[in-house]
This record gives sequence, C-alpha cells and structure tokens, in this order.
Amino acid sequence: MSSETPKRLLFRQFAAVAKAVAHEHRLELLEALAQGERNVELLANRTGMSVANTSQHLQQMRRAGLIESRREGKFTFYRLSGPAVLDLLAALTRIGERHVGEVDKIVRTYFLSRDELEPVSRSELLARMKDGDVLVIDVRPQDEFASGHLPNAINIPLEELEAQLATLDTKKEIVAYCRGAYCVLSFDMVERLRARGFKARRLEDGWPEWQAAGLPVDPFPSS
Amino acid sequence: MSSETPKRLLFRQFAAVAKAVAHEHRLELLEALAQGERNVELLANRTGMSVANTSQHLQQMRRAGLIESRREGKFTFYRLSGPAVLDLLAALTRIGERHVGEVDKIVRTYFLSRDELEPVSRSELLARMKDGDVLVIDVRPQDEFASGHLPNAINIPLEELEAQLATLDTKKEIVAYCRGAYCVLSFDMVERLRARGFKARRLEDGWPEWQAAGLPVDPFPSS
DNA sequence: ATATCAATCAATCAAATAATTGAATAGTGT
DNA sequence: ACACTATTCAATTATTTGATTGATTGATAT
Repeated sequence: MSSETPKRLLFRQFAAVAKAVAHEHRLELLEALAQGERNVELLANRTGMSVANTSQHLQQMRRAGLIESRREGKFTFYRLSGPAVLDLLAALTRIGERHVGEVDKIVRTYFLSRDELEPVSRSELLARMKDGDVLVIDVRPQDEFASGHLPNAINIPLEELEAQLATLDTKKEIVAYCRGAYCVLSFDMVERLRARGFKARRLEDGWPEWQAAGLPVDPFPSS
Repeated sequence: MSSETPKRLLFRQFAAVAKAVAHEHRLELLEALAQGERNVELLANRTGMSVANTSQHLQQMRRAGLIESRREGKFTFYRLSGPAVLDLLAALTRIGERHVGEVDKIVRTYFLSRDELEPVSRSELLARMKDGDVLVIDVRPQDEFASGHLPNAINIPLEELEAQLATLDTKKEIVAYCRGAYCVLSFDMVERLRARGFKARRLEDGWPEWQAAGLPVDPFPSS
C-alpha cells in the first residue's frame, strides 16, 4: 500500500486539524477565543500558562487553520477562523458528554447533576425574554461581557455575586449563562443563587452558541 | 493555578476525544465505519494496516467514546457510537477545506478541481431522482454498497467500470458518490466517465451524510 | 481434545510532542 | 538613538505516542 495516495494526503491534513485541538490547553484557548478576539498576554493570564507557551500553542492552531491572527501595534490579536470551529467543539463535547462516563462523573462530583440544573434551551429563553419575566445573568469576566452578550443581560462574575445580591429582583426567575455548555461558572452561579432562595436555571450552552445561532445580541453588531 | 479544577478535568476529557481522531489511520477507520458496522480484519485489509495495529487504534477510539463494539462469535464488530461522530468529521473536513490551502492543492493535483466536478447537493439530487432523469452510481466496494445505499443506485466500483460501461444509459446524466466529501473514488469515477463522453457529476458528500440526513435509502431500514 | 481463527495483550524501539529557558524581533514612546 | 513591551524563535529535555513482533485469549468446528 503506497502511503502517498491522495486519500492519505487528505486524511493527513484533516488529522493535523484534529491534532491542533487535541490538547487541554488549546481547548481552553479556543474557549476563550470563542468569546471574541484576544491578544496573547491576556490569553496567557486567563489560562495560567507562560506567554511563550501560549504563543506556541496559538501558532500551532493557526497553522492548522483553526484560528487567525491580526497585528495591531505591539499586539497580536487572535480569533477563531470561522463557525466550523464552534461546530467542531460542539461535536467534541457532545461525544464526551454522551459516551464518556468520566464527564458526567466530573460534573456530578463538583456540581449538581446536569438534570437538576434544569437547562433552558436557547429558543425557550428567547421566548421568555420577550415576555420579560426572566432575568438573564452573564457570569463571564467583564472583558468578555463587553465584547458581546445576550440582550438585556447583566454582568455578574461569580466573585461579585455577594455585592450585587441586593439589587436582584427576587420575583423574576433567573437564567445564568457563561462561555459554553461546560463553562462551570454558570453551574456555580445557579447553585449559589438557589442556596439563597432564588429560582435559577442554566442556559443549555453559552454566548458563542447564541451568537452563532444568529439570535439577537447586545451590543448591536457594528460590522 | 491549580491543575485540578473541574474545568481542567473536563477539558482533559474532551481533549482525549480529539486525540482519538487526531491520526491519519484512525480517520480512515472512522470513514470505513461510517459506511456501516465492520470487523477488525476487514478494516485492517481495507486500510492496509496490520491486524494488531488496527485493533489497538480501534480500542483507543472505543475508550474515547467514538466507537462501540459488539462481539459475535469469533468476530468483534465495531460501529460509530452516534451521529455526533459524523458531525465531528464534517467539522474537521470543513476546517481543513476552508483554511488549509494544502487540501485544495492535493485535490487539484490528482483530480480536476472541486468546482470543475460540479458537485450536486443532496436536495438537488433527491429532486432529480424523483424526475427519474438521473443515473446514480455508488463507487464503493460491494460490501459497503450492500450495507446500505441511495435508492435505485447501481454499484460500480472503479475497477469494474470498463466491464459495465456498455450497460450504462448514455442519455441520462450520471451522479457518482462514495464515502464522503473527500472520498476520492467518486472524483476518479467522474473524470473517467467524462473522458468517455458521459455527462457526470459528483454528489457533494457521501452515503453517511445522506443517511444521517434522514433521506430515503435502500434497503429499507429494518430496525 | 485439538486445531483453527479472530482479536487482544505485552514488550520493545523509534518518532513525535510539550514545557521551559533565554535570546531575538518588531513596534512604541521618549 | 534609547529603553520598553509584546510576541516569537531556537534549543533542550522530559514525556507521550505509534508500529512491530510474538505470545495469549476466547470462540468455533472437527
């Protein structure tokens, strides 16, 4: 069997793309980039990696076509190369979720099980937002909230919950969301809110998916 | 930064799933499995790998939740664990296709460029099949054809084209398909048919995608 | 029982990948 | 020109991963 059939060559390319996502740290970088464009240093800080290490992982993903970069002055900004990258991540988590027992075990060990958190679907949330009887909380850090969020969502990172508790409308049901289906910030948020007597649920996934679905966003997209 | 946050643990699991697809040979195995359930030896022959090697790759994918196995007598049959695996492969090829220039270059080096092959969409083919003015050729090996194919398709593996040429209706337009968007058998088939004066085009993707889309199939699904 | 066959396991060696370090670029502000 | 900052590059080392070989398990048939 010749190893140089066109088919082999093609599979080698596709495998290279897969290799580029096949690392803990790179997945974390992609999750961060799914929130919006970011520079190297910020990504390094957010993921706890060294700058050099972060830079190398980013370049690897760029070579594979997962992300693109843009230079602005001293900074290099990276961003996802397109919506297919979100599809890739979604498929990956769906497989993990459905077929890797370990995943469910981790979630259950650290949080209430997913069913108990009663996830809200995007369409259900959208409908209830129109009725105005729901309070949407974005649990991500401020900079991620700033680069885009659900309409009328308010930004409360976990560490600021205490300070903002008094300002929350106790009558409305709360829906919390963050980066994606397995961004644990919103798991945590829902638990804390419930512990304080609020009726709180989780959005089934996060900001990148909402945006990719073409649903209304804040601020209104400029380009 | 603790490396034992639940988030890290989750990403580690998802990375493990990605690692399991991140190999030339494993992608080839998945492509074969996307055609239907297969045993180890057949997969080894089809991919040109040793049986032991094939078995190890399969087990690795099983551990990652990509495939499942079933024992029947002496044989172990493997199959995809679910439709999310096809989504994963689709996302992978879409990224490769869009962002890795190499992919297009390979196709163009060995075949006519993709545009020249004028791919037919699934819905377009479906419509024309109803009108009855199109001849659908399945280019895959007999065993794959046997485990399922497009309605009224005829099976002509590449090496049998010569022998069957005379039996083809020269008036109808031909649409060829095989395993997927980058299964090169149908590229080849379309070129050969055109060289002989037939009007031939390629289906945009292959059997697994057709089936996953819930379109009508032959033989009628039993379960 | 024994032979046979499919698949897996275990041990080995070769190759690829990741993290770290310190040096090198390239763009900014003074 | 100079220092300063963000990022990248290059070299090293530790670790992981892949292919091969031959032995082993488990199921079937004679």
